[in-house]
Amino acid sequence: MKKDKQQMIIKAAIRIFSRKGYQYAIIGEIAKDAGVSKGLVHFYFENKLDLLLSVILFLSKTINEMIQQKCSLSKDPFVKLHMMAQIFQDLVRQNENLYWGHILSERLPDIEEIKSKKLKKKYSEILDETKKMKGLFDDIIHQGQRQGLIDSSLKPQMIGQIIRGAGQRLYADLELKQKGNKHVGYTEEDVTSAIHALLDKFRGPKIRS
Amino acid sequence: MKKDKQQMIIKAAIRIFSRKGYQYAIIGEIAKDAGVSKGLVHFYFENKLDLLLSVILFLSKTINEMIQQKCSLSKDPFVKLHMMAQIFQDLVRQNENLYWGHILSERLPDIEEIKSKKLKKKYSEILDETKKMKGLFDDIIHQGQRQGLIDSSLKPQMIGQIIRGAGQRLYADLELKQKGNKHVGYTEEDVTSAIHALLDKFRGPKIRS
Amino acid sequence: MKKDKQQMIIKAAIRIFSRKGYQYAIIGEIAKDAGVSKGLVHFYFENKLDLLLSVILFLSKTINEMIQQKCSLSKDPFVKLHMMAQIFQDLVRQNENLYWGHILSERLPDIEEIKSKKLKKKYSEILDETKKMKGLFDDIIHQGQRQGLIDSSLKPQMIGQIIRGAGQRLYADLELKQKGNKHVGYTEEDVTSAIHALLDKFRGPKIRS
Amino acid sequence: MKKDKQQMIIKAAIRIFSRKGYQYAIIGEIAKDAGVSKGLVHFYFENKLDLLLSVILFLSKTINEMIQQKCSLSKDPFVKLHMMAQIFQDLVRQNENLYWGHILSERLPDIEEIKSKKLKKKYSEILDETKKMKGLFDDIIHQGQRQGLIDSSLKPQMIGQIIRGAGQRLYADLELKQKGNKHVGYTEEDVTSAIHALLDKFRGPKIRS
DNA sequence: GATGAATGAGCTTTCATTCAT
DNA sequence: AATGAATGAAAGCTCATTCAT
Repeated sequence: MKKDKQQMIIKAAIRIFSRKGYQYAIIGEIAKDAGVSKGLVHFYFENKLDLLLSVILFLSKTINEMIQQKCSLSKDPFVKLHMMAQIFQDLVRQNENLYWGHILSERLPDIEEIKSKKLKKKYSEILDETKKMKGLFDDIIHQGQRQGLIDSSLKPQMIGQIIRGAGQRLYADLELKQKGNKHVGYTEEDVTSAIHALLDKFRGPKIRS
Repeated sequence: MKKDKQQMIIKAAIRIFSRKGYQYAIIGEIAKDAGVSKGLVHFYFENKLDLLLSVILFLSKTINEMIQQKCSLSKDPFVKLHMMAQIFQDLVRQNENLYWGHILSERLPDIEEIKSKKLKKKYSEILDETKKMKGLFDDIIHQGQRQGLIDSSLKPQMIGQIIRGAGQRLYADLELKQKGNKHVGYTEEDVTSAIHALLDKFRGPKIRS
Repeated sequence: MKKDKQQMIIKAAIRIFSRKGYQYAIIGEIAKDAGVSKGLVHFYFENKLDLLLSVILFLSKTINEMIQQKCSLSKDPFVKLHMMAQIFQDLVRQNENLYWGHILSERLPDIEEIKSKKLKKKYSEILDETKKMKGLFDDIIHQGQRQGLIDSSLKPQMIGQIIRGAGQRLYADLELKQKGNKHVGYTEEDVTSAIHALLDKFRGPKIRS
Repeated sequence: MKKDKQQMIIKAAIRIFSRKGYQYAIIGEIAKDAGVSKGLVHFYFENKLDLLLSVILFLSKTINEMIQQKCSLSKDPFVKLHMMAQIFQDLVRQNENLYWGHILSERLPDIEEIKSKKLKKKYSEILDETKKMKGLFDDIIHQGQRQGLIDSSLKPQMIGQIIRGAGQRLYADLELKQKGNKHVGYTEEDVTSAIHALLDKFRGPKIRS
């Protein structure tokens, strides 16, 4: 119950940051959205940057946990990759169909510019989670490559970047559509099948029976 | 001669917007970088948003012109796609190795919120250029699909999004590397070959002789 | 036992007020220093000003009591003045070598601006104690002047001000030295002898045998 | 003409800082008092602390310049000391009878806590001026001691502290009186003669003919 | 055209104070 | 009596924008 409001602030921040971007987000609006006072936001978070870092850390951890859980269920790297795509979709749905992916790519200040110890620590935790997430991808891909199931002509991290980059772009524009942009000529189903089709492009020479 | 300083401001804005993002960019810094006064920026541009729109329009037009020029040189859709990839790389090099791609994906306000007629016009010109760019991609892909040279299982615009999304991600992280981020484990050459490899994934059943 | 925590808050407030000044002192820090919660401070004291007034009243009363005790031991006005100088030194030593003199010269709001009856009363008690302290000085000096032992060319209150002002300055800079300021070129012993020398300057024409 | 407003802000800050103390002073009020906007204060001064440091530096320099000018007019150390006392009185009168002495004894943060280079420099300039002021006093006293005109039983800096401390106290309480405090039982003339009497206490064995 | 001093709306942040427990 | 989460007024500060020169 005690951590309740802190979580509510994080959730509200995810909503507002997603919608407007960090810089345009106003603390007062986040507070109102969370149903608490401006002051309480600063009671739980040193400053606006702390709130952003906390949100990013929360999202990164959530994603990594989900990936680890889901991916332990299968040994086929392709099943795993497909599951990961599923996870991102689920998260979008969980967060009121907002694409929170933008938040993860908000520009952060250089770590040297951060004075507070607490924030420095949070910052490096984020870097750890990011590395971990890339590692989870790379491991799956690398393993698949060794088994001959995934195309070995590209470094694992390149394949990971391609998949994540494509996914990010597809979801981001899908959100534009929901906002009323008429020039996005595809649906959520199109995205799903496009991602799955993309994954299949990277199948290696050996085909699982 | 008269338009000289206006162009210098645009160029400076590209640099600063690329480096810090629109929201963090400060007019005074752009002015200093351009070697002019803050006042002059507002003499040429109604406000900060006008400057952003002008930059986006400039970049979009430049890219589209380059695409049209280069792509008329060949009839093979794959040669065209590879040329387009080359164009992006050239533009990055031209702009002091800054990845200006971020600027094109800055969040813009809804067009209804814009009051000024001039800005409204500029805004819709941008939409036109964006549509045009997507169209140039889609046409090439669509044409390739009809010729059986490109995979027909995905809508042209999906393939376009995938390619552009992957490219964006690859370049963006490459820039991080130049800023000193040690966790980016690939080089400019890796990006080039990854993009070309990705393009080849979309080859259709029929192989050009 | 009941008044225990209240006293601990007062003591903590003396420490923090001395170190940082009233305006910079933060209730939370005083509470922490006293080992109680922020809420308890407001349980015992109406507000921050009440705390300051309580501290000032406590210090004034303590000083006046000490002066009255010590000064009844001798009849020689010079012995009394020297004893008073000793009292200030002792109080500095008692309070962890912090010069609490600053607290007594904190700016207070005009009494008309104070609404609370309780605070108004406390305020006037302080004025009483201040008047009393000045009176104790003045009486000693005045008495000495009548006996021809102290220089009569200055009003008693002027002499008192000079002595207190000099003492305050000497102690204040001594504290700066303890904080690391290298430009304070004298020691605690120098202060003691300077004050005693100053007192002797005010000897009158008649010398006690 | 250009530096006009900056000076007006400094003057206004002296007024407000004198009256309320630094912490209670509100930038907006200083701006209004100076007849400019809040923003202009921050245009000329990095932040509130910069404004305080600038005010202190201005006052210190002004005082030192006046001391140097006046004191070159005579060779008698007593004449010099009396002139210095006169300077302080003049300054009080020049500044609308406000005793700005409080400003010089505002608590400043430790220099290590100041990040900005510009402020660090200003800070050390202040320390220089302070040292210089003490030096001007000490030199006069020391010279007088060597000539046998001033009491040699105390270190020069102790005598300086006593004189300055006494003067500060006398003026500070005089200001209280102007504010309506009835318990200050002396006048401006009393202060003048008290200071001059104090100075005479420190005459040495040799009397100038 | 060009400058930069000047403005002020709007934001973040602080912290005394309150109050449910 | 005691706690500390919660509040919100009040302040500092930023920076796009204006305007006299």
